[in-house]
Amino acid sequence: MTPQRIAPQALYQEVAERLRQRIFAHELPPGQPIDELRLAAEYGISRTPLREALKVLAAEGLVTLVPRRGAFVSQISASELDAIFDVLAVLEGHAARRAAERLDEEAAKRLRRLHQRLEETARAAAIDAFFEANQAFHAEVLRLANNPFLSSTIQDLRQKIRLSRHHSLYDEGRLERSLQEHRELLAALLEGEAEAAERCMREHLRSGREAIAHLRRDATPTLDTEESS
Amino acid sequence: MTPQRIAPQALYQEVAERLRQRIFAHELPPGQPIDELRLAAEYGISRTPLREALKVLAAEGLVTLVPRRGAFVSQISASELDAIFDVLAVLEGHAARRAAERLDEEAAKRLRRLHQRLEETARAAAIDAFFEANQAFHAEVLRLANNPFLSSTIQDLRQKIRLSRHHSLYDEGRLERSLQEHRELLAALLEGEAEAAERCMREHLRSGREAIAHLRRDATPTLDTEESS
DNA sequence: AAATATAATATGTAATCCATAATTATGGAA
DNA sequence: TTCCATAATTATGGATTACATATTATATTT
Repeated sequence: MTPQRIAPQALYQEVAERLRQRIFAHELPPGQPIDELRLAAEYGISRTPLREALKVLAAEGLVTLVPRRGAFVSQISASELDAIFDVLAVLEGHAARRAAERLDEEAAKRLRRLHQRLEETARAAAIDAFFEANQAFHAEVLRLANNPFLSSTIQDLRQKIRLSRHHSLYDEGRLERSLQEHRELLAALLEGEAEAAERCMREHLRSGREAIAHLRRDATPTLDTEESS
Repeated sequence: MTPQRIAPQALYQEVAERLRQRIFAHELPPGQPIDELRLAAEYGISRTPLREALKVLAAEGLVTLVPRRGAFVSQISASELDAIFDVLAVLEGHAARRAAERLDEEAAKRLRRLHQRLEETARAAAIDAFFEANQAFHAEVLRLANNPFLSSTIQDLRQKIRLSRHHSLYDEGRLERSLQEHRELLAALLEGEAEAAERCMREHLRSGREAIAHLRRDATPTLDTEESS
């Protein structure tokens, strides 16, 4: 009956991963309603694990659960993006400050190596690799800040904009701009200039927000979920 | 069979509320393991709604879910408190800054009225009422900051320390100290001095953190969840 | 007495069932 | 013919039950 799945992870997690991929591939576009019965039938499972999966994705911000109306692929409005980036800039800025305060030799070495990856992937115009390297660098800054609650809060917010953020590096010139900002940030961190590091990080975030805005102007005229009422 | 519960809200929500009360009343003390079968039997329900309730409480930070080991009433260590307050100070400070920037006549009036409650309840030494009034004032600042993500992020973090925070106002002199800090904060807000408002709010949070620390020295010698390994 | 194996217990997961709200279709009246 | 009301259908939300698996406790053997 069930050929694969010998020592399976939880079914709902498997389903969540499949849906995640379909959402990121825009096979399920933002705003798309998700028909539980149809999907469950398609996957040959009952509704329970599917609903569990949807709850997980809702917690990640990928889908939105509307009571009695069902699940929809999340859609983020421009104003919501602004609001999230406003908070993220403050938090990541704070992380950079703390990181600069706590920097030691080991950490400096790690940051230099991670930054090196950025330089290399940027020179090769390897966008996906640059994206990865960028993630790693920011993760190291968070690690340095040494505050698990700061980290998890930032992670939660990042997750919400992940869908929007993913393609912004393909924007003309964004990669070079990001690299330059990283150079300045790295310099401030290595010098232990907490104030400057915070400022650089905030600016970096602001710049990232604008890259997305720029993208959207080209792509889609209006994206807002219904906010009128 | 089921006497009350005519048009009930979700059973798991009802259960979550009951557990919440028992936790806040310390009837279920921090660290206490939660026996699903026993509790389900006690409430006369199946495990499913109980487990749903536990998931909700886990998201709120009131209980901790350990895989394959079960649920425990959350216990927050001193260092975790520090970490949370560090983030909260940054976020609430930012909220105060934005609030000061966006202040108008209506808002000023509301803030004055809310602060008036603080003055009155403090004079009457009505600690619970002061606690309520304090919550309302901070909520208004958040409302003014006009960023739903900032609000919800702060709410999430507050929830985690709610258990610790609740009794700190009973500490000798804490109420007066808090009131004085609020006076300065209000002044900064009403003058639209964003910088000062942020500074006051951060200081207010730092002070709140210390009040808890002070309490703990009296009450419990060591509270840390196992962090050694 | 210690270690390993086995039994008992509790948790994690999923399928089925039932209740309720929302949507759609149908019929009647203006 | 069109609009509104009501009924029927459909989909979602919630909960009991059942089953698989990991952990813990106990007993037996070395």
